[in-house]
Amino acid sequence: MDKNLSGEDNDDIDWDTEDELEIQEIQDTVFSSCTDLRTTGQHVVCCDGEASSSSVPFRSKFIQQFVVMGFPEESIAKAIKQNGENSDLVLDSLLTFKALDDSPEEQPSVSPPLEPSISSDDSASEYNENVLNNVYEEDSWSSDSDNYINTVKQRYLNDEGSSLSEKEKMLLFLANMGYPAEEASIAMDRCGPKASLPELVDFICAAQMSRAEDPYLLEDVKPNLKDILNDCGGYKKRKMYNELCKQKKQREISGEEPIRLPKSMIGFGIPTESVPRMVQRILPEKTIGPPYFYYENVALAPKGVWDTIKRHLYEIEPEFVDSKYFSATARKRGYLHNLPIENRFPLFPLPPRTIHEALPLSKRWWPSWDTRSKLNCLQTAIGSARLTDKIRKAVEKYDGEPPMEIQKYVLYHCKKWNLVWVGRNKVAPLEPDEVEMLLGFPKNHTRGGGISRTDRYKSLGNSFQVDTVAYHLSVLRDLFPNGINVLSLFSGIGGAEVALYRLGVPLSNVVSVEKSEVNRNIVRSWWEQTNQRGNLIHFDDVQLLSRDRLKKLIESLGGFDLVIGGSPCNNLAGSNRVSRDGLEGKESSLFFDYVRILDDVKSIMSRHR
DNA sequence: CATAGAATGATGTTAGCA
DNA sequence: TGCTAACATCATTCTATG
Repeated sequence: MDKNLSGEDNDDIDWDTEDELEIQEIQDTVFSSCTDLRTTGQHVVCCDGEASSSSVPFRSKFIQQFVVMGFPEESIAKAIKQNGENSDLVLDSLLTFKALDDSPEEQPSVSPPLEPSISSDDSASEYNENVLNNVYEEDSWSSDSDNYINTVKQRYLNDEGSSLSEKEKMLLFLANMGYPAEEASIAMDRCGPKASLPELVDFICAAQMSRAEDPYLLEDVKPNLKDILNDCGGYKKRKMYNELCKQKKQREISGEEPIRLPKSMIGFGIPTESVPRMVQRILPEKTIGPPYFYYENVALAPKGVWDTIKRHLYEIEPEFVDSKYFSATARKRGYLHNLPIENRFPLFPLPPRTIHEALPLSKRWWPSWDTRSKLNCLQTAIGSARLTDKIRKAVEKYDGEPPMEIQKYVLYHCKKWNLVWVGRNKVAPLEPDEVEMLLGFPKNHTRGGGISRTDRYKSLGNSFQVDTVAYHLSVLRDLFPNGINVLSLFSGIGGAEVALYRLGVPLSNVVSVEKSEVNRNIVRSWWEQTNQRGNLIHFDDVQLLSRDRLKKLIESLGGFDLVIGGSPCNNLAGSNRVSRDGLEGKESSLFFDYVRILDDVKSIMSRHR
C-alpha cells in the first residue's frame, strides 16, 4: 500500500500485461489509493496549454486518470472507443461496466482501523472498547421519569429541600404547575441550566403546540404529574403562562413561526451533561434512511435562512449546537439530519475544554483580568502583528493591572481575533496546529504539501469541529460495522471523513466533492497516511455531479449510506461585510445543489431497491 | 506571482433596566 | 413592553512586500 501511484511515476508499469491476476492485483493496489477526477470541462484539466510541457503524452494522461481510479485498461479502451475522449462519458461507461461485473457478494469487506497510524498523539489511537462503556447513567432517567419525580418529591416533603439541586427544584416546580416531568426535563436540558421559569414554560408550550401539529415529534405523552404531586403554589403563574401560550398560538396561526435559536445551544444533547436527555423524535417515513444525511451550516445566519433550509430538507427540525461544549472554542452551528439520536457517544480522548487545558503554556502569562475560559469562533483570518504590538505597548506601560479602559480595549481585540497570551504583555493569534487541535484534527493535518500558512487558516476556519460532528455520527458505528459508503459534499479538509475514522466506522467508499485543490490534497494525503483500505474518489464541483453520474456511482458502489456536507456559509456568515446575501448568494446558493443531489440519491436508491 | 497584512460594518441576539 | 448597550460572527478585498 506504500506505492504511490497517483503521481506521474507510474509510467513504468506495464499496463499491457495479459495476466489477469496481475491486473487484479494492481487494480486493488491502485484503487485503494486515492483518485482525483476533475470534472471541469470536457477534458481533464491538466491537459491545458501549460501542462503540455510534461513528458507524458496526452493520450496516456487521459487514460491514466481512469487507471488511477482502478479501472482495468481493457475497460478503459472499450469505453474510449464507445465515447471518444470525453471524460464524463468514459467514466459513465466504466461505472456501468463495473456495475455489471460486480456481483453483490463482492462488496469489499473492510476491517475496522484498529490501529490508526496517524503520527500525532491526540489522534484516534485512543479509540478502544471504552467507547462502548460510555454510558452515563442513562437508565436512571429514561426508564421511568415519574419514579424519579416521586423520589424528588419525597425528599422535598421530608424537608430536604435544601439538598435538592437547582435542577431538581425547578423540575419539581414545573411539575407542580402541571407539566409532565418528561417535558419539563427536556425543556430544562434544551434551555440550559440557567434558564428562567418563563423560558422553560415557553419552551414546553412551544413543544406541546408543535407536537399537536408537527408529525415529526410524535412522542408519547406521559401522564400528567398533577395527579402525582400536590399543588403547592405556582397556580397564578401557570395562568399567566397559559396566557402567554395562547398569544404564541395566535402568532403561529396568523403566520409562519420562524425558527428561534435556543439560548443554550446543546441540540439534542451533549456528552457532558450531568443529566442525560430523553429527547426522542420520530421522523416521517420518507426521511428515514437509507441514505442517512447530515447537513451543516452556521447557526447565526440571516433571518429566514434556516426556515428555508428546513423547508427544503423535509421539514426536519435542525439541532443547534455550540462546539464550546466539546472543545475550548465556540462554534455555533445548525445540524439538520435524519440520524438516530439515541445512544450517542463522544470521541476519546475527550478534547481539552478550556483555554488553559488546551494551551497550558499560556497559563503563565494570562492576566487575571482576562477572564476568558473559551475562545470565540475560529475564523478564516487571524489578527495582525501590528495589532498584537499595539496591545503589548498598551499593556506594558503599566506595572500592575492596567486601567479599565485599557483592559476593555485589549479584551475587545482579544475576543475579536482570538488572541492568546504567549509572553509577558504579549498576545498572539493561534498557530495553525493549535487550530487543528481545537477543531479535532490530527496535528499537521493541513501542513505541508505546498500549502501556505494563510491557506491553512482559511481551510481550517471553514471546517467542521470534528468532536461535535463525530458525536452526532457516532450512532453509525453499530449500524455499519462492515463499512460505510459516504457521499461527502463540500468536503473541505475532510472533517466528516476524519470524524468517521476516529469513531471507528470503516470507510468502504468515499466519494468526496471539493472545489479547492489544496483541500483535496489534504484529504488525499490524510487518506494515504491513515492507510485507508477503502476507495476515495474525488470530484471537484457539486454542480457537475449530475443525476446520471450519481446513478452510475450508485450502481457501481452499491448505494450511499450517508450523504454529508456543509454548504458554503460565505453569504450567511456575520463576518462578511461585503456579500452577506443570504441563501441566494453566489456561494451559499450551492445549498440547493446539496438538496438536489440528496433528492437524486434518494430517488435513485429507492428505485434500485 | 504568491503570500501576508490591514482596513472594511451589518445583522442578529441577549441582558439589563425603566 | 420598549429601549439601549454589549457582544459575537466558517469573510472580502485591496495593498505591500519579497
